[in-house]
Amino acid sequence: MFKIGMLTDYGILILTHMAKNPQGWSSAAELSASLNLPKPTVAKVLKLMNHHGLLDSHRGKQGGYRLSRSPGRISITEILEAIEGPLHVTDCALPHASCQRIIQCDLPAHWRVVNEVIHSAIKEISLDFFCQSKPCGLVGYLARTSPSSTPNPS
Amino acid sequence: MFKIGMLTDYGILILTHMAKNPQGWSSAAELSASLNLPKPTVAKVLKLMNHHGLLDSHRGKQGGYRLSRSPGRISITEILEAIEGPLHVTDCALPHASCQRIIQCDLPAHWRVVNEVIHSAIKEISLDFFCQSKPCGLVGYLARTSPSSTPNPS
DNA sequence: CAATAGCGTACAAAATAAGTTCTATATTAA
DNA sequence: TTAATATAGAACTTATTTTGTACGCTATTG
Repeated sequence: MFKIGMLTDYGILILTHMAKNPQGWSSAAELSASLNLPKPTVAKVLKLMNHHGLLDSHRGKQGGYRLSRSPGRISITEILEAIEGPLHVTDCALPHASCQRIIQCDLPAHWRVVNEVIHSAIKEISLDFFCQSKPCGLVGYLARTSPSSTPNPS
Repeated sequence: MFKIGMLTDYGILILTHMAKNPQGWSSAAELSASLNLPKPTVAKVLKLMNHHGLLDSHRGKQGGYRLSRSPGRISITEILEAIEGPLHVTDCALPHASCQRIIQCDLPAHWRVVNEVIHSAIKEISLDFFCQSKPCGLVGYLARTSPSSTPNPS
């Protein structure tokens, strides 16, 4: 349940690798070799992330991709949505939902709320959280990055 | 992304319907007729939820299912996990993860944290939230049910 | 003992995801 | 200007997951 796709997993792996030299351009071939991932798939993931504004791209010789922003300014919700599409638990939660159910129900509004809860919970987590060699735990992380939001993991 | 399955959607629909008469036994056939959903599928969903302790079952004539607890004591995380399996964003997040990746990475620990964030965010939402004809919004809902947790939807 | 209703397993069809391939276009260096 | 390199975009195949159904079995009631 809520399992992310393999492409998204690759995406995080690629982005954390690129975060190590934020200035230089990394090509799909380079990243594929460094991370032992299939080249065409890496290219596909890079393409998706570039299309959603997470990367800058440069064609031709010595070309490649580069983070468009610092890791601290890239939320994992953006990465997830770039690769897997918009974040919504049901089609009911979408504004233009065309529900096929015969009987009427008030679920759409409820799912919209659930949706928002999940979204607001993870939007504070950014790429640089994944760049830490050992995660410090959520409380410490969120305390440092955003003083407003305070979820409580048990 | 994070879209729940149709079976889970059915599950909520079924549970909210059952919550309307908490004492009586509802059969799969009855629920199927009332909600205009395919009978075998309703039976499957009921079976799953019963197996995870959300329902009491009774065989034979006049048998059927009944909520095992009051709607306020059934978290949507239980419903989700009953139907879609354990809540984890990657297999990395599982304790006995056998990662096939060639290069070593520290992602598992990070995903575990993300996992926990989502889990703790939605665990406070229970079935009776879905039983309200119009949801009041999250802040009001959580304020009434649990004074400790305070996410902030924008 | 017959009718009802859940229990468990297995299976076929449909939808989705993953990975690959091919052609086009842009950039650089010789 | 030309050859090499690298992204852009689309189409396609294969694999996996999800959905929906079917069937034989067991328990309960009247």
